[in-house]
Amino acid sequence: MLQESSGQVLSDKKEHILNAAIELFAEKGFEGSSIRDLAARAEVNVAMVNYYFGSKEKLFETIVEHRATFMRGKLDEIEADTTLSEIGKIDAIIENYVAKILSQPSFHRILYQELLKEEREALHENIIRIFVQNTHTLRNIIEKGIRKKVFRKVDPELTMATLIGTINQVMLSKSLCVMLVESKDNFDPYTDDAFQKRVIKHLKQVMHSYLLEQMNR
Amino acid sequence: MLQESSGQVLSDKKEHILNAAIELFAEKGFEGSSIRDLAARAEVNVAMVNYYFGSKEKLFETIVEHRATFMRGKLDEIEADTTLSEIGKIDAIIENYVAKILSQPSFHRILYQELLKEEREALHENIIRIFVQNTHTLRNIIEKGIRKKVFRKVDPELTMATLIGTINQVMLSKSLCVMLVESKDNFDPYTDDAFQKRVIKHLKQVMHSYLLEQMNR
Amino acid sequence: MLQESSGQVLSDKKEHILNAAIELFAEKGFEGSSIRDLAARAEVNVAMVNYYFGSKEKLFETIVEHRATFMRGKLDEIEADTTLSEIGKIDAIIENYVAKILSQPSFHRILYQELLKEEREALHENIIRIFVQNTHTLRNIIEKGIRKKVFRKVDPELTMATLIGTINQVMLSKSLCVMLVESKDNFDPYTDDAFQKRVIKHLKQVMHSYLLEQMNR
Amino acid sequence: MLQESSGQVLSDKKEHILNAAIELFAEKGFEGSSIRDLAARAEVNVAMVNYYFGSKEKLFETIVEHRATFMRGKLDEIEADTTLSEIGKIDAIIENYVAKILSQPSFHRILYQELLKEEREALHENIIRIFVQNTHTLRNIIEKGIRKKVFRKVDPELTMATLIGTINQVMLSKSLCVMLVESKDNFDPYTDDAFQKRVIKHLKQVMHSYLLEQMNR
DNA sequence: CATGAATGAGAGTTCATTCAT
DNA sequence: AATGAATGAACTCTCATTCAT
Repeated sequence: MLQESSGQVLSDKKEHILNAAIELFAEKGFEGSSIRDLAARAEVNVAMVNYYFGSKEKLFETIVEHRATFMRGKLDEIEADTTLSEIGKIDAIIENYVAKILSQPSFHRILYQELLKEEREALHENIIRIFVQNTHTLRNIIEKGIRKKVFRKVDPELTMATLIGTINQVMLSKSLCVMLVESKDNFDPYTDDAFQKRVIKHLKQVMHSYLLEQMNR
Repeated sequence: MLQESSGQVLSDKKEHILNAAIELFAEKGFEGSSIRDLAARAEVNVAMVNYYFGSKEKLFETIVEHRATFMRGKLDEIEADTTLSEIGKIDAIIENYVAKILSQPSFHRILYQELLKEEREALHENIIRIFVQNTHTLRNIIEKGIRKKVFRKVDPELTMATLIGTINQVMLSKSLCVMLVESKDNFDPYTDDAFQKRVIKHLKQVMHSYLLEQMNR
Repeated sequence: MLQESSGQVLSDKKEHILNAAIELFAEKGFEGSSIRDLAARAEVNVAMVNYYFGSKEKLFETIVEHRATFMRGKLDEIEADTTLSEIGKIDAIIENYVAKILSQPSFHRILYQELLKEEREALHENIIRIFVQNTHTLRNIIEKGIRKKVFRKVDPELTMATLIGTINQVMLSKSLCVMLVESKDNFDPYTDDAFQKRVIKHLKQVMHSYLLEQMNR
Repeated sequence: MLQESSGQVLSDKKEHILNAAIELFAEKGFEGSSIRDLAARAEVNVAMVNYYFGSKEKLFETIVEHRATFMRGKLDEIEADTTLSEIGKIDAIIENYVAKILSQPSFHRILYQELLKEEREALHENIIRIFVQNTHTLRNIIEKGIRKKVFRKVDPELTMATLIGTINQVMLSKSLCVMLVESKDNFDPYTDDAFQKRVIKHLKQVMHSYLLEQMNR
């Protein structure tokens, strides 16, 4: 889940290369993708990547930085929204997370491939920082719910892990997803509205039943 | 082949290279690891990998085939165990899954890196097949619980996603995990007993509250 | 063309690029210098070099042609000067050579780098032609001195080699020169008047003692 | 002037590449020579250079280190030789220097191309250090001669410059050399015995007339 | 059985140059 | 007249793999 880095506008060609790179890296991984592959896919000269981004590595950083203000603004907004109850905030987060991640499956896949490795420390830590911040926001909400006695005394960090982890599991592999939900072959779950609603519904049910005291249900 | 290979015994040296490769691939990814890196780490000759495994790619397949029994036998056993209630089976699955995955963090990481890509189709599908089979087993248990009216009418596939996804999220990055649970720097959550129990407890709570009708709690 | 070009006036911008190029080529060599380096140093557009000079190679030729008048006129003038004795002409040549070369250390360095290679045949031969002509002039002077019996029967070509070679040796490397004359670090021998006089004095002494019969001293 | 780095024996193939590289670098300069050129000339695979030397730069360093113990041992030996007079030591140095340099014209050319640039600081300083040491030895000899009043009060550093500079001037360009001594085209001065003797004779005469007090001649 | 030497292919990157504006 | 964008060619270097021993 990301926010577009507001304001900054990239040239059409740069943006075009960036999008091609996101797709390619998602499919083959960063090391598995060659600049020549990328140039061919984006239909540009091999020298363009270095011309625009300086290096393959910097292209990668640009991708992450350009897209990865991971939910930050939205999360803060939800947390600060006084019209929402605690469980309402959880619901809002679920809706936003699911929508955001499903809308950028390739970028999401890149991010998680990176997280699974232990290379490129600087980038790695940048991504982690975003996760940690998001987790803290969620924890605040949950702890407030606990103090208000509308939530049970749950494990905030692992609750976050359950929430994101469920979505990630669905995003792992399109073909896995397709097989699991037993739909027809050319079905694309990530762009399917019904599937998105199904995931949201499931997550809300899980969270409601887990978080809420009996009386509140 | 993915489900069964525990019978085959590899020579010590092969096993040694295999273990070094698992670590290396987990850290740097398959394409990010060079055979020279691997040879250096395993302290063997660079020609050994091709000598023993034929190629780098085949080494990778060997890793998956050799280790990816992945719960299969245990799951069937749990499903067939008539002394366990449905929720008892879910608990058993959680305990086994968590223990299994936490005991092989590197191998687990390799598997998920591979799933996130869309390369090496044959291998990809092998891994998916295991996941699908496991999901089917879990679905059987859940659907039986639903028929028996001890479980609510939940979404079996996404319930599986929640279960595995929660663990995966914890496994994503050791440093992320360390930061989330706010432990000291040299703490290794994957080998820590208390942490394993914490994950198991959380998952059980989530599953209990989600699956069980009110009366059953 | 190597002997004469002082009449031609280059535009300010061309001259500016030329000067930057001389410095850069002296520091890094022709192949070691990139047009982007040059453009950055001269603070002009990368396309300017090709725009003004046609190519990097032609820029190099322009440098040589534009600066390599190299003593020609002065040498002829000295040779023709009837007011000077033979040894007086040698002295005049030494004074002019030393002053000329020390005033253009970068250009000088470029010229010798080029001479040391066996590439760019045309340019190479142009440079050689100048040297040969200069040597012939010197030989004329020396042979006249020998005929007049004021000079010993010396080797004219190698005498020229000694004269120019001594100066070159000093010009080889500024840091070498600084270390040899054991001066302080920020001392620039090439612009130092005392150093120039020291070189001139040494060369005159060497030439006097070598050329002159005992009686003439 | 160099001494073979005694003791260390390189493999035939390494030595073969090294020799090809010396020739090539001498002709085209370091940056002007490509690894493909070198591989073609040495008739080896392009990967061999990196296999044996690590990199093109390290190959260059190896060349210098392997050959460039610039006269050191011989100079010390000559300085310490009590059977030689001061002027006898100068003569011995001239003979050795000329022979040594003329025997390795390509390597010599590489060394001076490097000195003329201001790049590769470490290597540059290494070469300079050798020059400085040699100069110091020569200075010791000259100063001893001055103290003994067999030499005039000359400028030791510049005397060294004259000695080496004369040889260098001859080594600058084979074609220049050929034209200067007006020999036929296919004449190779560097391997010609008569030419070597001519250079030695000239240098001895120059040094004798410059260094020696009148009475000593 | 095991390995150091060797290699062709392809990697990322830089280059001098061109061209539309 | 002057330039930023773009490019094909060539660069150094690393790769997985092979092979003679």
